[in-house]
Amino acid sequence: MDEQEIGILRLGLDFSQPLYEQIVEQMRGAIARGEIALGEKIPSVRELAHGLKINPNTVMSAYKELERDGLTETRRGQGTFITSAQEKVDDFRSEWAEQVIDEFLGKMENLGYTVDDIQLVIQRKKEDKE
Amino acid sequence: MDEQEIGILRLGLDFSQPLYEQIVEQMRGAIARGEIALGEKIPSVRELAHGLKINPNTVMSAYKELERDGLTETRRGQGTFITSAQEKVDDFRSEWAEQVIDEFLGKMENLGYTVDDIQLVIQRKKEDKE
Amino acid sequence: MDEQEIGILRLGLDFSQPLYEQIVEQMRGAIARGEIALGEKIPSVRELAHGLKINPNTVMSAYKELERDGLTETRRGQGTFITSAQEKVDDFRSEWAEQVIDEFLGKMENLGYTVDDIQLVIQRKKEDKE
Amino acid sequence: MDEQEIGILRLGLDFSQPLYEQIVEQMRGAIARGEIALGEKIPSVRELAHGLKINPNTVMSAYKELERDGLTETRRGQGTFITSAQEKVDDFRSEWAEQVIDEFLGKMENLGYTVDDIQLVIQRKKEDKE
DNA sequence: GTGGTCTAGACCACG
DNA sequence: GTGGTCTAGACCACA
Repeated sequence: MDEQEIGILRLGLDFSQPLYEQIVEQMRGAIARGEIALGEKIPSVRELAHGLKINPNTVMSAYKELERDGLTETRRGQGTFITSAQEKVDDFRSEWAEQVIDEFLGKMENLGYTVDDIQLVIQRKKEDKE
Repeated sequence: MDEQEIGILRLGLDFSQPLYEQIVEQMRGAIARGEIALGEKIPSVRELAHGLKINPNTVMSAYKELERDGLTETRRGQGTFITSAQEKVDDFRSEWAEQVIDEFLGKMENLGYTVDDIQLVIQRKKEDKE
Repeated sequence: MDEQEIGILRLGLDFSQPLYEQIVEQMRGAIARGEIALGEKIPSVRELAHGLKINPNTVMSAYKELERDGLTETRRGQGTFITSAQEKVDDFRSEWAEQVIDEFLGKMENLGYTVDDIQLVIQRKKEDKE
Repeated sequence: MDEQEIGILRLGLDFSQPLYEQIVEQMRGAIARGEIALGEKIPSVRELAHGLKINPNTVMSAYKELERDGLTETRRGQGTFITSAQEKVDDFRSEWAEQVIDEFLGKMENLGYTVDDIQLVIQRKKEDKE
């Protein structure tokens, strides 16, 4: 997991998942956590590709998906920017979380865990970390 | 309805996940929840493939993964059986849950949710259901 | 505008617009007009690419967009199929038309045409054809 | 609000269309609707670029297209002027409208709408506005 | 400089 | 066989 700093981002990629998806997820995270300010420019396709040592087309795929998500806006000849609408970011964050949670609960229930079991396990996880 | 069913398995119209994985997950769930008794024989590859109207190769992949998990045993000339060691089932269940939970927590933290946030959201989900 | 027949489709491409967009539009049209039945398989990426003498990646782009639109469903290892939900097709058709109409009315009003003017011109167009 | 305005031109935050085209369309509209008098001088490239806070090259492209349309004339040492031939404006307006209408009808027919359908939808749009 | 489209050709996972 | 990801490298439109 070679980590690279590109602009304000610190990205690391592995090979167990499509590269472009990893970029998308890490960007989504950085935006949702507010590490990139609204309206801010993100690295150009070429810049990021060079920094991560991957093909520009791969970065393009990632950037297009972010735009479809409504998280970025691309301005021809200028670059790619985070949306300036806080609302879009918030909507995306909660929808995305909802989806992740439902998938998780489904898998756990499939294994026979009740919601109470789940709460307990998470609680234990939390205490382990401390 | 295009849904196919055989024994405890039910395949619907979900193509977002590989078919063989869907079979694996349903089997894993049924075993973990004790719906299939230890030592019980499961359908042959050909039987299941025919029953679900899918390619035998697909069933084959699923059965191989279950065997790798240590949940089934193949007895030459007799067929495939659920392991008769309760211990193996329990180990698998907790390891698998651990993995699911870690993946979940990772995704949620990526979106900027703390463990407390997560506990809250799950609690609310639970109350919604009731 | 070399027209090629591929499966049930008759597609023709020019170079004044991105190739993948032309494929998307022609497919959308064929689906909206009901020329391809719901649930039907469309040509494989390679088949269509070969038929149109273009690169498979270009066809892939088009097919991905159709899937994002909810008009197709892709089944790994099997192919790409028109959605079997009539509702999705209808929704897409009316949303798409709405968008086309708004864009049109905007342009015409920009040129100083009133809605009545527009109705008249279209009427005349219609009579010309007959 | 990031909106920039100069004279009759107003540039908003629309990046779905090239900037230079937006300028061209607004100019065309203003001329066709008679909001700019025939023979009138329009701002110099530099003035407009500065007023709209955009790159002079962008304005340049727009002005070139207007001249190709026959709507403006460049007089050496004096600047750019709207054509003083009413005829040219009228010709342009009807040709342009023709083109817009044909494109629109093509798209709608692609979606399976008949001319009558289209008339109806536009009628409904009109009534909605009132 | 920016994003966007396209090709040629490789390799992978799935059924 | 199917779709999907990735690379290398070309060329275009826009600012």
